[in-house]
Amino acid sequence: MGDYHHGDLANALLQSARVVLNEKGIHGLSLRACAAHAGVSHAAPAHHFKSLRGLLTELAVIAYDQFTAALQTEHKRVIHEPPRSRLQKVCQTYVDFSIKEPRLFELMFSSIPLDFENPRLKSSSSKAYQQLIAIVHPLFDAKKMDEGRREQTEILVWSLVHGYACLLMNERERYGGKYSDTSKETLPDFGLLVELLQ
Amino acid sequence: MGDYHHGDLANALLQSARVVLNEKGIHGLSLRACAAHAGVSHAAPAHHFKSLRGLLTELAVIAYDQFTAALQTEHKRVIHEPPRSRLQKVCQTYVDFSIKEPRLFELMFSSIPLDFENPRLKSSSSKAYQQLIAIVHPLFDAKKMDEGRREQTEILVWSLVHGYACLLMNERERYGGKYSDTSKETLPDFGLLVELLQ
DNA sequence: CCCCTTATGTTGACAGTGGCAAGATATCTT
DNA sequence: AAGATATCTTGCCACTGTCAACATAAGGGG
Repeated sequence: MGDYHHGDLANALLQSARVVLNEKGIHGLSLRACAAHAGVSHAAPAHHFKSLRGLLTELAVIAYDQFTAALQTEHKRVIHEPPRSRLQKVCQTYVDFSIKEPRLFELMFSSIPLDFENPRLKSSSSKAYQQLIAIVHPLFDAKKMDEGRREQTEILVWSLVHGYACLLMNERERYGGKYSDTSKETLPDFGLLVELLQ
Repeated sequence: MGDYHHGDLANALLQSARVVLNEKGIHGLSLRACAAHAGVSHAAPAHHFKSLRGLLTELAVIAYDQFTAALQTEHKRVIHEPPRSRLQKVCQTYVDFSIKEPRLFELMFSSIPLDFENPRLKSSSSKAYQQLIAIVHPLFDAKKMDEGRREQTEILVWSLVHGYACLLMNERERYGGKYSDTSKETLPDFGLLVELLQ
């Protein structure tokens, strides 16, 4: 069995990790399971990732990049629509990602301890945020707002879509098996909030 | 050593669990650590909770009850203010709870597998939601909305405050040690969203 | 070409975990 | 008083992450 020198075990382990993640969930993902799936011994990952935390961190980098790419693609697709419509659709993409890749979404935003000192993770995660507020920015054009209020407003929009995605996923994880309420997969129009609050 | 028949080991274990939870975090909480903290053997909890999942579930019940009580108390305190002001303040209480009891908040809304078939957990968690939409309800009075749009709007409000609490906690967990941005502890006025979207 | 260094993978061990079974002890019931 | 039951302990198993020691392969300089 002396299959030494796999060639690109680091990436193979990350791919295996994605498979195991989708099969067993985050709390079922183990370093040894990834190693077994990749066909190597249980201690092999240690040479490519400092620890389980290290592997999860690198997997989170992939998740953030894929997430950012999804937002960016949709942004380009609707670039010629009015700003308000763009915002709604990109936010819908945010929610869609949490539905299509629930495990990756969990990995990014759950309380599982990752290495947030890792420069790659710092970069990838901040890009996702920048991508989102890039959609909000054009909506400020006609408004008179100082920088502080703009930032607060950006965070509110982010909170809105992120909270919706989180609550939807909680509901899916908890009662998902019984009934799938596909009507909730589309983010309600933000105009409802304006109607309520003004 | 024969300290058989503790008397109320179930509650003692739940109290120990709260201590361990606040010390070690959710992912550091172990059944054996709770048992040790309560001064009993490692297998004692099994007679009161079916498993670790069972103990966490009961702890989540406590968390939801305390959470609901906090919302309710604030609701009563501001009962004579205008509906919009009430909403903002109760939502602030929502965020405050996530700051004061971050571990309990995590326990309620994280992806850690709980037993959501448990009738106590079902009851306690639904009460928390009912408490929140009770604040939103008066705002509908002057609006003409069908039931479907009302429910969607409730969910949007919930998403907004929940998302803000989650993002704030993520930031605290990740970069919390370095700088504590206390300005973000107050939920921005929802009017900012109206200003942006209308 | 050979040898030495380095990178990569394996094996074995250790402490920690949840969970189960069997035994010990205290309380309850009759 | 005595058997039944609830409660707690001890011991064990499989599994986990992590470390150390060893084995193998690749690369580099004489």
